[in-house]
Amino acid sequence: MGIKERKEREKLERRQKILEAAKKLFMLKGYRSTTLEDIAKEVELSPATIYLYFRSKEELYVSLNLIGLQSLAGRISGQYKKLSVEKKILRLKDALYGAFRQDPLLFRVIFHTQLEDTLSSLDDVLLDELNQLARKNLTLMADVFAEGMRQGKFSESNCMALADILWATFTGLVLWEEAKRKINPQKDFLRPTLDKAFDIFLQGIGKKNEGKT
Amino acid sequence: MGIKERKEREKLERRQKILEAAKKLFMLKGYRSTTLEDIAKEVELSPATIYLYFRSKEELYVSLNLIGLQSLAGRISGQYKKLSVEKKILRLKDALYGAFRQDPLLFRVIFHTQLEDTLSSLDDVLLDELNQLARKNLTLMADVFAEGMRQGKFSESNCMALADILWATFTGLVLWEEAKRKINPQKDFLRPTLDKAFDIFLQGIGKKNEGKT
Amino acid sequence: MGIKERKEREKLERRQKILEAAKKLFMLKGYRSTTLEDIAKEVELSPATIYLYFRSKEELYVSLNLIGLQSLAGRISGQYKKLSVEKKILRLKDALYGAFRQDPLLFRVIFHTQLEDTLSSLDDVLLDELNQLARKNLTLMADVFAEGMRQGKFSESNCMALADILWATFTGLVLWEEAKRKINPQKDFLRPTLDKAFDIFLQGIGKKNEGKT
Amino acid sequence: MGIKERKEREKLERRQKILEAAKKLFMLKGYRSTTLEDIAKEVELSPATIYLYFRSKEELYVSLNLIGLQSLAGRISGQYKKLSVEKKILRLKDALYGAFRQDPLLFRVIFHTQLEDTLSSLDDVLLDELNQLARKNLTLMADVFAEGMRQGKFSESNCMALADILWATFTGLVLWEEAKRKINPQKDFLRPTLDKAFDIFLQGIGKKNEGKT
DNA sequence: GATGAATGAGGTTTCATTCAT
DNA sequence: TATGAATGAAACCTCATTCAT
Repeated sequence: MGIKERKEREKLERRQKILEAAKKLFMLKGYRSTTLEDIAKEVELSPATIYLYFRSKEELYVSLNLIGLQSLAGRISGQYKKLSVEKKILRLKDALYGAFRQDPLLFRVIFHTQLEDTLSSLDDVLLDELNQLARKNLTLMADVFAEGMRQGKFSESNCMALADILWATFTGLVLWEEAKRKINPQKDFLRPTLDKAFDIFLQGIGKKNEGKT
Repeated sequence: MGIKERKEREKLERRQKILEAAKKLFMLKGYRSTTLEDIAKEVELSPATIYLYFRSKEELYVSLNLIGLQSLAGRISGQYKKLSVEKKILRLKDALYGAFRQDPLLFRVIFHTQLEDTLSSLDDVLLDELNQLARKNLTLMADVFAEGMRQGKFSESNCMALADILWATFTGLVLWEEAKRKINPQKDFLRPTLDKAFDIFLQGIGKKNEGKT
Repeated sequence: MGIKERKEREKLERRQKILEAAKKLFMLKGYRSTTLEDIAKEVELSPATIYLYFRSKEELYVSLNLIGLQSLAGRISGQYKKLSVEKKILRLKDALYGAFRQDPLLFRVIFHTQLEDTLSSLDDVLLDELNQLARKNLTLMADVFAEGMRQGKFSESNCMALADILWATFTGLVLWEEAKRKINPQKDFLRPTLDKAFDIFLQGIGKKNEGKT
Repeated sequence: MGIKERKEREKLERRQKILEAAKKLFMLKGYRSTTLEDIAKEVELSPATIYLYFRSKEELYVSLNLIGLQSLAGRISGQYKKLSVEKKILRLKDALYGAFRQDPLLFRVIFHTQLEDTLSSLDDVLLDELNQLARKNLTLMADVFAEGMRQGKFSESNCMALADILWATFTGLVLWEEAKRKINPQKDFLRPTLDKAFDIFLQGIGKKNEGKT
């Protein structure tokens, strides 16, 4: 039995390695520009071998997205029950930022997927799963806003919209700062800019005359 | 006499048509996934003909970006001298939104360019021009923030950072709402979400205890 | 009438210009690598115009060969009746060398024609003319050798073979020295090497024990 | 164990087959006119497969040259230590002629390379190797002449120049006789003409009044 | 399970040639 | 007469994918 399990584990590990390599390369060069040979070389396997683990390049790609979104969901839903909503939002920021720092590749992969659509011949099951995950992450964020409104701390408004806005701001910033870094590699302003953006956001969603007599 | 001019104009028009078609396709499928044959078919020319107007696929692509950024700069720098800074920022929103509505393709092209990397063998002049244009747009936005700070309306902070944040928020939102619409084509929440985002942003950058006694 | 003649002459001149340009380019880059557009640009005409003077690229190319060989024949058969055969051979050398110096391109064109054979769809008349001209040149050379033998100065042997050898030596040297100059452009040893080669040749075809008692 | 070796050998054999086919076609039609598809068809492989063995058409072409020059060097430097210089030169002739007969294609390939220019994007290492090999062949020949001069048998002169002349004569003759055979396929005078040429050359480089009282 | 070898399909680009003007 | 514009055909090359071993 132990043998079977070990085999199983080794197989999973190999799969993991492939995903890792693929992520790195997709992020570096985009989906189309990354060849299976590139990936194969990175994991020191042959291209043919990769087909033992993934049915196609596309499936490999989508798997990456799935995993990324899952991990993100894990971070976001991390247990911070007793905190004030403001603190929770700051934790959200840290969750997103942490996810990006630990895995900068993930977000590029997500962007790519949002942009490219020729993920044509794709397993419907996979696509569904993908969408649900994305929605889950947003809902987790929306919950925090809802709580804030219930507590009278945030102006009343559509909390899903707020989640969308926060998500968009974050991804937009990552994308944009990365783009700037491509031109000027020394300057990395993501963290401070992100801080600023969240400050603004937090103040922006607060009750308007908060503090008035 | 007029004949030469007409010819000239027709040539420009044809060039325009090609750009139009390319934009549409690039936006739909991304740079790599769009073939010259696709573009050629769209304008009902042969692929070879396109090479009479653009030296390479890449040049065609960059031209698109250039044009887009230029048009955007035009909109942003539109004359609104006497307005209050708050109004100016709302005008900014309208400029960006208007640009997107008139030319939804433009932003996707810009995103693609931010993501794709291998624009390798590119004319240096073109690349420079590209970067300068991007910078120009941001600076125009930053100027508004600077004015607001001088007037004591906005909290003191780095106005370029604010421009980055606004730009990132906008592009992020466009990207994200488009992505959602791909899944659920009926629902288009870009405008209200954008309004909300700008409201939050405006309130967020205001003096903190504005209104306090 | 004068007008008609002038037109005629102008047309010939234009043709000439095209040939000139084509020769230069064919020699520089070879037949296949030279495009009609290259040639057109060189004469400041449009490619389409060239088709008014030559039916195809190939015909243009062969015309060049014809002209070259004709001019060479002119030089070789130049009037040097009263000279000794040795002097005549030296004159031959000068004729060949002069032809090359005045028109280095010519020989490369000839070589190319000797090598390439896809001159497929070629007018038979042209091809015939081409061959006859080549033969004529050799015969002119052979005549000198025949004379030398009649005078008992040269060893008896097939004078056409001698002509072949001389021609081969000359073309081989030009080709080879040019090739070496491509690697080391400063060093041009064609003239001295050619002198040496002719010296050897002259001594080599002389009566063996010439001078013996 | 042997299995790996066999695979290795088979791969080399395939490479060999490709080279063979390419040589034949390049020689027949020149570099530019020969397409990879031609070559592929000749070896009954797909064009894509050829790229598994050679990185580009150009590399394939240069490999051919390398091999040719190497084999030639082998023949020329063949062991003939104890012979008189005259005999050595005759051996030279046989080496060259033998090389040509065994592999008539080789020389045409060499010529083509001497003529074509745009071997532009070529690995510098390869180009260097190419040039050194060419030089080596000539040096081997020059050594024989030097020996002859030391022995007082040949007139004093630059022995590298003599090598150039001999090489040029040989290549020129091969080129020329082949060209003539294209027109008149029955007649093949290469061997006798070559004999004659070497006779002349040998007599030509001898001491001038050799035999005089 | 792993892979070396092979390839079909397709991509970008070039170019000789035609034709309406 | 001259040409700008257009293109069909073909060239080189890439790559996801398969399959025998």
